[in-house]
Amino acid sequence: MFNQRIKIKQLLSATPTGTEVVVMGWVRTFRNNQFIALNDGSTNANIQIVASLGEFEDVILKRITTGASLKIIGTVVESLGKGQSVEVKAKTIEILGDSDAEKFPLQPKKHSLEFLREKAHLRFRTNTFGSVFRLRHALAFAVHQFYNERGFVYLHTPIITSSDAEGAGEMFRVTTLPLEGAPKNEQGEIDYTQDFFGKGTNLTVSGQLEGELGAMAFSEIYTFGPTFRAENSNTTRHLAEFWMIEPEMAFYDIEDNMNLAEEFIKYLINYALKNNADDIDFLDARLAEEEKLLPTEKRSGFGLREKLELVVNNNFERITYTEAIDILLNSNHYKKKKFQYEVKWGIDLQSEHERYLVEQHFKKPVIVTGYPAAIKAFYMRMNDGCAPGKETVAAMDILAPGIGEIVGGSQREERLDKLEARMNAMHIPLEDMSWYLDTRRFGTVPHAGFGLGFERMIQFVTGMTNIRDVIPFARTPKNCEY
RNA sequence: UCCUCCUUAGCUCAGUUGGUUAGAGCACAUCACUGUUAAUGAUGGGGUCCUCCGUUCAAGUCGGAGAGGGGGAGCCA
Repeated sequence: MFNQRIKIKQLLSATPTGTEVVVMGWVRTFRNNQFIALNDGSTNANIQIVASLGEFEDVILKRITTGASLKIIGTVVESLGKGQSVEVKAKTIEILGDSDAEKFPLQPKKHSLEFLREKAHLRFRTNTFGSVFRLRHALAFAVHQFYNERGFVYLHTPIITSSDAEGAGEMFRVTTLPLEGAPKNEQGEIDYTQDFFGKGTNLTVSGQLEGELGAMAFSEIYTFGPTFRAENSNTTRHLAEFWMIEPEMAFYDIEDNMNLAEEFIKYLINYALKNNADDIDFLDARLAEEEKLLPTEKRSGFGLREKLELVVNNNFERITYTEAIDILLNSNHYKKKKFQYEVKWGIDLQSEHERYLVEQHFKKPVIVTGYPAAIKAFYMRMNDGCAPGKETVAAMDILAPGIGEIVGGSQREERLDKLEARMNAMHIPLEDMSWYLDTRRFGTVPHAGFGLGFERMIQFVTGMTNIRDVIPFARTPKNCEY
């Protein structure tokens, strides 16, 4: 058997001195021709391997270079040095894979995130990305645990869809038809009846509509999968391929929905704080270093851990859209004409408005409800008793400091007549959506749901400012490497 | 897509009013040293100054176009 090794995380936490161990990993640094800092990705901490002088051949020592992979057999001993409590005194050193020191791009020094983004296949071997992607894993696991504990069914909604009414953005076309000389129908349009599915298909922009079908049988479901948007968005918080969690619950109104979303976000953060304390502390320290380089007015004034604990230990602020507009209109910021965009009832809140509410006014996550119907999707439930011209829907957005919108959700319109009226008004063909409308025809119930952008959640927990740094291989406009 | 900034050694960057052979730190190689903590010391190699066009006696430096990247905006999660 080849693999009888001990992982470095376990070795450092619970192995008595005197134990003989097998350790494998990649060389981070090799100091003084004697001390190897070895890392296996289980933790950012390295194990120091001691290759005592004179015990190993020069030809072996020469091959211990940054990035090389090693198999070490040795004994755990108390360290004579100061940087670590234990180290491994090597008996044998086997080079598993060489790494040409002249060509290996990662050096034992600080690299820019932009440079590492271009080396996405190797950046996992850095401390920063080690912490980020261990946290990504932990959060994904916590998502399933949270919903499983509450009896939700994990529903796999399709990635290829023929529905183009999801209404969430530009879609990627899926086809087997040739780009050149695609078959045309009598009207001269591309003849999708000859395509693989016999109709035009796209990559999904949301699993919500299918999720609702599941909720109408299992009561509570969630989806967690990749989602695709062909928007030409070049920002630090948009990806063309991203992961989204979309719970959908029967017998929930908008308030139940908000409660679940808040509980969910806090659960994820708590899970990370508890299970990945080392990674959060590492990123916290890293962020503190970055902050020092910023001018005073641009500093957040919060440490990462401090920010996360603040979120977990306080209730999210809950306000209506109308109250949000009033707060903005009464702000000094508005009176000094510092908003670039107009503020009045009916506008969609701009980034600057959301930032003001979250970062200046409340200084914590904010849930905004009751948006104007005119700026929201067809499936959101019309609020009763609105003044004419001021119709609102039971929508809710959760805004997070530094990220902006992290959750978007609503109570869904369960009343068939109202839903059809809304779809007609928005020119959505009812016949294409009869499968969706069936849920309202046969045993409709009040229900609600939301979508949480997984990468934005990871951004919030890791403090990484660019979304491209929290997904292993980012897909963005003009960029699809690997 | 719009606004804005950037592109010089493997990395991070400096480069004067346009001037002759383009620099530093780190990395890398060789040697020395040996309980180091991104080891240290000495020596050395390493450049399509993003690309193209233009202005000029002369362009890393000035102008135009293009490509790539960062930040911001819109769209949203």
